[in-house]
Amino acid sequence: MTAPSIGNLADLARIAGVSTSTVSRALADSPLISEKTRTRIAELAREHGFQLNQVARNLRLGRTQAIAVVLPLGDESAQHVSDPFIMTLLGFLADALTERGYDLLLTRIVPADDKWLDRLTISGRVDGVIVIGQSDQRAVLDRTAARYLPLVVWGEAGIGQQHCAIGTDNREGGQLATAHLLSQGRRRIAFLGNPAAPEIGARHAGYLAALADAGVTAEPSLLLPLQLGSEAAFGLTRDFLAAHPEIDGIVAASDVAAMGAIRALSEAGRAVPEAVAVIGYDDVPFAAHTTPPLTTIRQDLGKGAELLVAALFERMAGTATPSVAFAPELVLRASA
Amino acid sequence: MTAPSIGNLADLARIAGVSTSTVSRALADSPLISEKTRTRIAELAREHGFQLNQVARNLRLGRTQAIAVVLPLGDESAQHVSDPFIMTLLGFLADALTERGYDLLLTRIVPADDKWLDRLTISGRVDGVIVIGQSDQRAVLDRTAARYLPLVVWGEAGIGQQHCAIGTDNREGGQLATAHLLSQGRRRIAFLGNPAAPEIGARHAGYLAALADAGVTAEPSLLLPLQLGSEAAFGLTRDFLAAHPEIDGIVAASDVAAMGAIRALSEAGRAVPEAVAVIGYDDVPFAAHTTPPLTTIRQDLGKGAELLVAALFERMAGTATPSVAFAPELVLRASA
DNA sequence: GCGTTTTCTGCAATCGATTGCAAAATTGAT
DNA sequence: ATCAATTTTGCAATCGATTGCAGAAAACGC
Repeated sequence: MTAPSIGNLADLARIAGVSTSTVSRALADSPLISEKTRTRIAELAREHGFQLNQVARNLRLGRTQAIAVVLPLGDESAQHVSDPFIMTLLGFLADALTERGYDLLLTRIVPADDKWLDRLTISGRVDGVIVIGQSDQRAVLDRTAARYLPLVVWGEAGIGQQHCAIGTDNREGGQLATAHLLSQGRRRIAFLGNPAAPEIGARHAGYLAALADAGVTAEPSLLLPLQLGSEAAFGLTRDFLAAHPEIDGIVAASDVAAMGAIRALSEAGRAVPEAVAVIGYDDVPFAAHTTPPLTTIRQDLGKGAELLVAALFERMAGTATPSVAFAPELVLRASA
Repeated sequence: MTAPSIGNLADLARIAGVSTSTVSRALADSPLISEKTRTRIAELAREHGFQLNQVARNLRLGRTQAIAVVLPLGDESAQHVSDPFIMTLLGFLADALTERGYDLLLTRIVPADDKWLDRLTISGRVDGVIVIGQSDQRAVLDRTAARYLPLVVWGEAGIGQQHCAIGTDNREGGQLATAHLLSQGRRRIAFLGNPAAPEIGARHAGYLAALADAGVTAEPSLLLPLQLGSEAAFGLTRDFLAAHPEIDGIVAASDVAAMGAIRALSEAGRAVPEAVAVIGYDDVPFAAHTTPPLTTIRQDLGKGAELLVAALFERMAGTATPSVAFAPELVLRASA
């Protein structure tokens, strides 16, 4: 049985018969404290189940030891709650931050005005901010970045952009995906996704580039503008197939979208990949378990999280870091 | 252009030419402050983009205004990072807490010793704790609950259990799922999941009960003990099919598992649902988008999150709340 | 105009830690 | 035993807010 737990450092000091300074130093392993008292105090602390009050400690030290991770639920879909891609990244971020002794404050925001980010940065609740996805908030991000250094964003590194964005090279990813379908002899390739979103726009650009490289004329009518995070891929693809039965490949902007497309194809009696090849994007955990398993473009989120956190800590230390776009990777499975 | 921002309440007081007490009260809308100075100070605060330091405020008020949400990565799978089920619940929790003005501290823990929960509760960093999933940590949860009131757990409400658990009635869910297959005339029904985990054990009990009700003899060999959160459902099912080609139904312990099973069936040339019906569990977001779409047992996580948070706040206010098991729901789609 | 209420504002203690500086205790040399 | 050098400990200020209590200012009555 452990003794009743103790409220604060002063209580412990009283029990130990020393001053609070001594206790504080002992617990911090300060060399100013003799080996003997240090172990004695450590012993007492353990015995009474004492832990420092982190709030007080952080106030004194002028830090919070916490990082905000923000999911802005912009324009499109106040409901991509469950996008497995985002959630996987979140898991990796939690690990990376925990490893460095930081707490992760999860914040979901529906940007009503353009002050949501300011409120967070000056609240003093966190030492830094990671925003997942630029959504339609690039202006806000740029403005805040000019004034608040410890801010990094998962997303597309656009030209002239003021904030530090880290992500995969979406253009290259789109190109990889499309080139793979082309290499299989596919020629009527649709793009499933809305290029208005920054990341998707870049993937679409890659798609166009690959077609051009192969000497295939891009057909604007083969674009299916699916809202990001929407679950409408199935319906969209089904209707599209009626109008364009000639397609033999689909480049989807996400694995979730690819899944919807596969179901639509399957119900229309078009075999995947024999009749129509489908390639996804992200390589989310379930991508390996669809029927057929998804060929897709992998974004290494473990690496992404590591880069985000590393950049953030550099920024917390005072150095502005550049944006990073690292290479995505083609994962071959059965759908294309 | 806004004026340069101001560090603390004292600065603002100096600018306003009043004491910090007055500023503090004005910002808190205290009736002790005259209308005139109150608006004047509010104006100044806005103008200078001033916000109270939450850390200091919380220290003074003896609270943190933050709730820890813990994902214990127990025995099985240090890798259910991405389980869409957990992540969906997390999203709802974030909303429910934000709504009440609380921050959500996300913590992933691999329970190495039996102190992980104590460390959290006495660190003073949070006002309450929500643990997602009991994993193999029921003893720790019970012990902590005896001493620390503001703790609620998503999971199975077992008998004699000391902590407050909230979740769906897993036994009923297992029974619903199995009864549905039986009602279609299926008789050789396998169970895919590991009954050793509390929730799955209850679902398995429901499965057995439904079989008994229908007068069907339960066949122990039809149990596929899949680790929770594992991605081995595909391989397990494939191997199982070779040994038991006679089965005509599978009750899966999760949608992720069901998806793996469907792929295995599909590759073995057994049509779903014609030859073998498959029913999932959870109704995760992608369940509607598999091929074929999953018939499954829905756990209403929006409601679950609401119940968790409501119970937690009651407990923070001092009243012990009972465990809750609410009813799951059969969702009919195409796989069974 | 003067005393009494009522309204408004400020002083100073407090939350629970950390840390510079000075004082006390210990050690060592002679 | 004495004094200097060194080690160990404690005092008190500080981080940025909140709040009980007392004092100043304004309003009121006669």
